[in-house]
Amino acid sequence: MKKIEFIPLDYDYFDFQGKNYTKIFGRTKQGEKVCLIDSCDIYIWAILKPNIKQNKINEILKKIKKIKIDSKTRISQVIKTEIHDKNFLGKKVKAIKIFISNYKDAHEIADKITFKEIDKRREYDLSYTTKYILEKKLKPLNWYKIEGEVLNNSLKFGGIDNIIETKICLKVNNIKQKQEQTIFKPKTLGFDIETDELEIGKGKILMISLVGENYKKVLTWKGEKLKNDYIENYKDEADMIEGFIKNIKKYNPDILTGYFSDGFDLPYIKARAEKNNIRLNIGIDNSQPTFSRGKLITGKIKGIVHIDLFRFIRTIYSQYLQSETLSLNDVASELLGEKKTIWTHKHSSKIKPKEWKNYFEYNLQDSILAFKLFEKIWPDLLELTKIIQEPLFNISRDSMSAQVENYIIHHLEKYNEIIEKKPFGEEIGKRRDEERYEGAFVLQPKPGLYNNIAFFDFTSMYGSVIVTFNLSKSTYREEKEKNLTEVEIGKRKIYFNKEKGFFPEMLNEIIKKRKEYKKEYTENPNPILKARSNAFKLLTNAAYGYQGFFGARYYQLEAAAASASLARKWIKKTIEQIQKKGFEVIYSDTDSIAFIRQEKSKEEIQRLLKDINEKLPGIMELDLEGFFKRGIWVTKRTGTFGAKKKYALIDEKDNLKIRGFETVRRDWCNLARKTQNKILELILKNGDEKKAIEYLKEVINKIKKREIELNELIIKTQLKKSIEDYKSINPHVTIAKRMKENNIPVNLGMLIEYYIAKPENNHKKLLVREKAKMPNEKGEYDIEYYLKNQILPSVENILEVFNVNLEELLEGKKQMSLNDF
DNA sequence: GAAGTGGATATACC
DNA sequence: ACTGGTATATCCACTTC
Repeated sequence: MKKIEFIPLDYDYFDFQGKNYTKIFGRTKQGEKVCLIDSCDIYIWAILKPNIKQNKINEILKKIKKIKIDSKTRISQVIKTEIHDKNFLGKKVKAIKIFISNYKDAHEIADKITFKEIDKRREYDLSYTTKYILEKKLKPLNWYKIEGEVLNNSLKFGGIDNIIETKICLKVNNIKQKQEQTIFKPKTLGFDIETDELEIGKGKILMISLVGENYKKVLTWKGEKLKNDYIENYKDEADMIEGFIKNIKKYNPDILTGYFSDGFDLPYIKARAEKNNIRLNIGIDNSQPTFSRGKLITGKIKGIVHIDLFRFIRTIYSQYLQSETLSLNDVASELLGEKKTIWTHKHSSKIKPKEWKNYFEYNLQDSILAFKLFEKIWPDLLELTKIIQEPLFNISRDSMSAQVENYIIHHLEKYNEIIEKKPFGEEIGKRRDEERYEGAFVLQPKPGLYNNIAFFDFTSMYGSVIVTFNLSKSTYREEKEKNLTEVEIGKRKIYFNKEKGFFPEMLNEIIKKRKEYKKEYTENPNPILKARSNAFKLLTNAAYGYQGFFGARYYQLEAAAASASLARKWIKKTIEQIQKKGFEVIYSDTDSIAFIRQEKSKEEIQRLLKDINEKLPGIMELDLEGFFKRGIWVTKRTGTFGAKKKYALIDEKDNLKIRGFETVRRDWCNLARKTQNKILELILKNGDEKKAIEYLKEVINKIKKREIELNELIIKTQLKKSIEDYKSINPHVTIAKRMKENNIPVNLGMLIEYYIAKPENNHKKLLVREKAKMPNEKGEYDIEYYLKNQILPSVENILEVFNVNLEELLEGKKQMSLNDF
């Protein structure tokens, strides 16, 4: 018997003699890699219809016990059954707990339970690992005291411990959770490859870089055997791949991380290993990485958690970022203040001997960035994993809805609730066809420049509405009854039970924890507390969307529609209250309200806030977002009324807060964005338009004199689908086509860059796309286009607030029809 | 062939 | 297909006269 302190990093399972066993990989306190082998009860639920007599139940139990699945590799059967009182979607039910011998047959066994006394069958569609974690409570990234039997080249479990390359392989006897404050730091290796081709496996891999703690290497068979402290020379590609395997085994990481490595680096290495007849046996049991089929490839390595940083950043982390793209360069600059090294890609055959060193450095830097980004993001991954309780591998790739759902699944036990099934097939189609419901309320602003503005906003508005009014699948009632909450959605009236449902109650816990950790963080700022608080915030914000998402187990469109309806009702009520106190409300969007403070003191505003809060129901809460010196709202470009979702504010410390304007839109050229930003700044700082107009005149003159650098005029637009799929051929699609013709790689999701050039033959009116050119294409920028289609639209509505006649500013251009009514 | 309109598309706000 | 709805603005595609 051996006792160890252990932290689980990754989970896997295997079959031995028809039974399932879990393999859990992790580390001990001393830093040794360990594999645990354990098993757990596997069961599914059959929910009985109400009021089934005991003798009838006994009959069914007998039949259930006889169920057998005879497949080629195993015979699966029902081991035993138990009757339990459980909850299911707001109802108390009697349910049969059916223990089965092999997890893989859960679905098939469920399909055989078709007796008319059985209402529903559940929990046959959870992953084995989820079931294991739920059952044995050996949660990822928590510390445990494990007691077990050392398997030392034993024949137990078919000798599985022989092939696993860990110091210890332990058959678990006892698990005890340990309170542990120290933050676990995994042994991490960042990696990146360089190739001539972008298509997976098409050309040879030129080099592979690896970066860990005090560890950096570039493995290569190129570059004339350049000597350097980090370059490791190999004789050819095959030799280098063997070297890659050896280096990984020797470093023995917990985590292998790259940027877009699911979609490129890992499958590429695998493909090249295959071409060279090499087994890429980097798995801890000498297995090769496996790749999931489907639209998004994911690469899994046994015993090493492969993290594709790009996936996690895109689905979860991007909301905390300002970067205009999620390229490694942009993300690293923002999070680390560090960039990729400069290297202009060219085919390896065209690289001069002395240039290789730069290429190696470039390759190394990408791995350095991956390694550092991982370290930066680790607190978030760690906390999210501990809170949601799914393996790290899944947490780093799961969508928002999956994160919410997994949180629910792992926190249902205290509600004695049977887990609802996933929708499939027809059900999903039906849900997707449902009519959309009315969403948020947005108040039409009156255009103008305003002084002394106060901004209120509701804290986690939709979340607090769900909790306050108990809106969920299990509390939804089809019919009107006594004591139900009535909500109007469109012309329909719908009802919700007042007795608390598990979903709103769970969300209430989440909101409470978010508050608690946010407070703790402000008192003691550190990355872990920030990540913890952010994780709960994430769940809070996603809960509303989850209930309206067609793929959700706990989908209830009425609950989502009611959340929006009640949010509208209460923000409108609050606006009225503020107006009744004599304030002019300028603007409101979903959960925020802007109004003119006038001569009223900040204390008076705080008192108003307190008054409002006293009358708000449940956990709903209005907060002060801030006071602003000035703000500007403009008209729509089409029409004469105020534009929603477009405004700019300046606070008392002269910080700008700009929403919706071209300044914050990446598909406008830099010149237009910078000019607009400057004009907004000058107007908001000075309270009038004089300096702004001076500035604008300068810019216009520069454009006319062709003094603007091309860089400032480049327009960037994302290619969101493949070129052939476009029905409307816009400039960026035209350019993407041209790039392809010129052998410039064009990827889905890429930002296409172009500028608008002066047409060569002036007599014909050309479409914009006909004037679009790639940045490196020769041409002169089209003065008229940049004045009329970029600068003017970005400032016109702002200056309109001051009744400025822009025609005069643009004199000489007769076609500029601004005020032609 | 110009003018007007609606659709397609991209991006932002909350 | 991988949370929801609301909104602005551009450019193209098409219709109409």
